Amino acid sequence: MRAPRITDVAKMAGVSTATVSRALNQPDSVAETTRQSVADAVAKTGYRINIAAQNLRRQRSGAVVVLVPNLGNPFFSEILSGVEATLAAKGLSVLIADTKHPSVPTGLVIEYLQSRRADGIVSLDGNLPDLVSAYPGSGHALPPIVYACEWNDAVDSPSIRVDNAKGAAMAVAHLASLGHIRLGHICGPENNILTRERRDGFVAALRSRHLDVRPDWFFAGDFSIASGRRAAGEWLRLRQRPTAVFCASDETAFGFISGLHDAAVRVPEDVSVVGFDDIEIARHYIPPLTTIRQPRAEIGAAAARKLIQMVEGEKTSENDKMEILPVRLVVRSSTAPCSQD
Amino acid sequence: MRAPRITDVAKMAGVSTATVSRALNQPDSVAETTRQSVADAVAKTGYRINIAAQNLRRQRSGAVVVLVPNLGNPFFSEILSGVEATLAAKGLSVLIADTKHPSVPTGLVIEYLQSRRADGIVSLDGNLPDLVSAYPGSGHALPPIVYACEWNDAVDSPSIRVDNAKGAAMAVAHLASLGHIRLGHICGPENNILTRERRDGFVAALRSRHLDVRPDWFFAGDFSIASGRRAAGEWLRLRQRPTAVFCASDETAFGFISGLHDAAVRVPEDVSVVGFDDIEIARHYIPPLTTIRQPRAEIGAAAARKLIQMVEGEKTSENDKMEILPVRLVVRSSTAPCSQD
DNA sequence: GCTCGCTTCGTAATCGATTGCATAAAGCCT
DNA sequence: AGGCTTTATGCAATCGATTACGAAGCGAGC
Repeated sequence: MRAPRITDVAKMAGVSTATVSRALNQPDSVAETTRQSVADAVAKTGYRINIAAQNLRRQRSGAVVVLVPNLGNPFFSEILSGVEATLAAKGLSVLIADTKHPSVPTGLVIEYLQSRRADGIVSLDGNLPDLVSAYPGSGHALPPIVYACEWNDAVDSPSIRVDNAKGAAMAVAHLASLGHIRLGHICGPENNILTRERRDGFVAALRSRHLDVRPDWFFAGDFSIASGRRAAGEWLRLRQRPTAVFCASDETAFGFISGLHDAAVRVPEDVSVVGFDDIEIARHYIPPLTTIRQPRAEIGAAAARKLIQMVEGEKTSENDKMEILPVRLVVRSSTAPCSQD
Repeated sequence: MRAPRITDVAKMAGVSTATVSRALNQPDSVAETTRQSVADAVAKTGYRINIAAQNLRRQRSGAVVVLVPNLGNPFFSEILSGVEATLAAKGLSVLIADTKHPSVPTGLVIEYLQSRRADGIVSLDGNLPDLVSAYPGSGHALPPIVYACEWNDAVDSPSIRVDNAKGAAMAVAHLASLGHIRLGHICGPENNILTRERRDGFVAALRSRHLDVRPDWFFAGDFSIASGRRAAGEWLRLRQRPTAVFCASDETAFGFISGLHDAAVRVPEDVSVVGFDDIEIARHYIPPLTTIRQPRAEIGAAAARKLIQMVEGEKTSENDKMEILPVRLVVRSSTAPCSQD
């Protein structure tokens, strides 16, 4: 049996398809009795609207695509969750695309975005504009974009951010208050806006406290666990070591602590460690990680709300372009008073 | 300027829309020269196909929805990644829906699935059939479904699984080989198929070794970190304690170890712990976690491949319904020889 | 020269819902 | 009663691509 169409409902209710459509989409424009009989007919036939037909006629897709750099990274999952919940409540579908999956070429993703498959884009990847402009077939219009977490100064799309520099400053303040004066930093990946913000915030905070800013206390990293572990190797090789390390992400902090643990260096007794993100496991790591909390679900929800505004045609005023959410220092056990003279 | 349509391309190439469509979809059915001029016209106009129109005409959606119970749970992200990469390579869009997000009512999700928005479903939630049948407006056809990780014996949809019982047996074998004879288990959530499989496998392995199966050594849990922590509390209150604990998930293991750590109980010196999943952080936990590895990306990829088969109309033969992927014991440092007499 | 077969392409119907415009009915006022 | 406004509904065009069917063109074989 074929799926019932709007004509089937119309026939059963004894009205035209136009009326059925109106009864469903603008109930107020239809007489009470008609509305009722349409509702009955819908129930009796088990009618479900054909989304493709509706989308074609309405010239939209009813979907939003969320661009995630590396879906396998758990950091993004809670943000995605916030986005999804907010969009689902508005009846919008959520498409996902991985911008950095090794087996999916970038060109494919860009084609995808240009195919009118989505009414809007939430990008967790700040490098998107660079990718798009680098891709030959550019010059195509993309739907409205909102950036979440990361962003890109080269375009003026709205973005939801956290106060990264403030977070770095809070980490420094906390460590300084524990008596640490030799602070190191494991950076994020180069070319990443968050890396810059956090590093610059860290440096500025050191300077304002007249603490040393030593190049060899800055370790390369990329937010990954592995890079934290590599940094641990470097730390161990230093002649003069920082007594506290601020990591650009929680995962990096885990890798760092884990690497130190292998060398029997204790946290926080021998070195204090601060992370960034406050992912769920942070509180249950050993030792529980002192970190800068990002409200991840809220970031996702805010991005979704902003995008909905844009899709619905509200103009975003200039001072509305950027929404900065606060971060919070969560003190746990990976930091302790400095034990060295 | 309006987006170019197929008629614009046809006009520029001096052919009919039918030919354009054929040149794009079945290149072999069109003369070489025609194909070329169509290609030129496409490039010149910047034509992008209108997905909605194509879907309407083709009576499909070109999308697959992945049902994730709790998107915020990092366990699922790598599976999702595997699904996404495989489907994207086939040109299918990936929709996600959270079946357990508190703010999204179940009914909405079910309506969603019935709306012909997707050509197929990958469900990571084995309880889906129960939810659907419990929902009043049922009796509606759902597209083909493939289960991944979890499954449901009440329906005969294909499923991709891992050998959970074997995994439990491997954990027991490992612990027994270290001299442990008092083994406990932190279970998953009740009503979950994986919980049953792992617990039954655990019990069977104990029995075959003539080891004690003591009810008070089975702790309630739900795969979460928090439940592992609660189990730690229970473990501490026992008069006679198991010297080794097999946890239904890595996260539970982390919660357990973390809870014990608070009470100054050491792992593995005082108690050995085995997890299940081998999520990324497991190798970098302190101590690095001995666990049963599930090939998560491969599970996702296999589920996607199976679903593609079904969507493309291949019949799944009976002995093809179930694909069981192997698990592997990964020995790290959370297990050690039993130190008690 | 004629027929047959193959390749290539165009015409027009079709997918299912939405909506501008027109019409009919009903109510209201003078 | 006649004219005017308001409300409720139907008719038919439309969104943009696909595809069944048939026609035209071409070459080969006799």
